[in-house]
Amino acid sequence: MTDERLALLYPGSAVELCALAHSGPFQLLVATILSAQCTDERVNRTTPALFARFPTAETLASADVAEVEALIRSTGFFRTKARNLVAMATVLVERFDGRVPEDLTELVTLPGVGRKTANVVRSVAFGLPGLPVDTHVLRVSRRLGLTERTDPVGVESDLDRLVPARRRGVFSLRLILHGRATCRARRPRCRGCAFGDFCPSTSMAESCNRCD
DNA sequence: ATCCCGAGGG
DNA sequence: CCCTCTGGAT
Repeated sequence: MTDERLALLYPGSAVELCALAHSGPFQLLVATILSAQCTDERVNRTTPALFARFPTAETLASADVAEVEALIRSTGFFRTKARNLVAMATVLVERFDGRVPEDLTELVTLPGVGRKTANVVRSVAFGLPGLPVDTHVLRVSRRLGLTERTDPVGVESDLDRLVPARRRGVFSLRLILHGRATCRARRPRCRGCAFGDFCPSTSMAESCNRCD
């Protein structure tokens, strides 16, 4: 089973695998919005100053968008992200009593929050069933032959069938770690991959001069 | 399908 | 120069 082998390769719980898992639902939500098209390392370098200035939904809701822009500029897409962050915090205050909702359909009503971000919050912050499908999860699960589909929602439903509800969050985090370290988008390191005997894409990689 | 957008690697 | 990085909204 792919699940168990991944657990051996990348041991640890969600708290250990996600740097901001301990910081509460609101800060995790903010960090996840910032993480779009941005390395998590840069997000982790950005959030301390942001949370020192705006630690709660209430403070962020009344923030000056230009000040938020300045604080998050290095994460890219900073105008969109800053506008979404303030709007998101405003909706939290006005419609959710300043708290992050647990329900998926409620989460995706928040500005800047799509299905992937909503599943991150659900699984990491609340320990609820949720399997975030990002670019890594999509690519790696397809290469491993866990799904044939190309749309994130379809991939999510296929993976839901393969992984028990309680393990879906960490399963996603482990696929991401594997996608970053080994099953990279451009030059996958198939030679050193622990799934070499199992992965249907490895045979193609053998004759591929782009693979390490 | 396209736009948003900075930073770092090759 | 090129590409990629835990997406979401239009």
